[in-house]
Amino acid sequence: MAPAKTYPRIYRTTRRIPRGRVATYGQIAELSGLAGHARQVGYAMHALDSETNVPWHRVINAQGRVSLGDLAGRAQRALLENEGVVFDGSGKVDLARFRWRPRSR
DNA sequence: GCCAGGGCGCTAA
DNA sequence: ATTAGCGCCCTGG
Repeated sequence: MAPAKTYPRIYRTTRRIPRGRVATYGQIAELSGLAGHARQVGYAMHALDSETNVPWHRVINAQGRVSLGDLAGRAQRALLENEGVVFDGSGKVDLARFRWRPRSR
């Protein structure tokens, strides 16, 4: 069957995330018209290559935590901190403050 | 903080 | 065709 058109939508939505802001997988899914299928978003991120223009590091899970392991996790964290996003002692982001809010501004 | 279970779409074997 | 696994999310103990 024809390939899914899911990834392009996800990438498009992800690119809209402003610098210094983060979004959750579920949020991206919803904005991409894939409400409830957050898993696809995570999978799409993994499918990206190094030349991508998609800010995958701005996408984190619903707990405000980076879903990756140690290595990639701290790399992502470093990228976000470089943009002004703050992590607490547990390596979590305060979503109430840094979560991207589209259309509500 | 941890683990278990169900649900959704896609990929690899 | 089927199975299993995933950068998930939610609920519950």
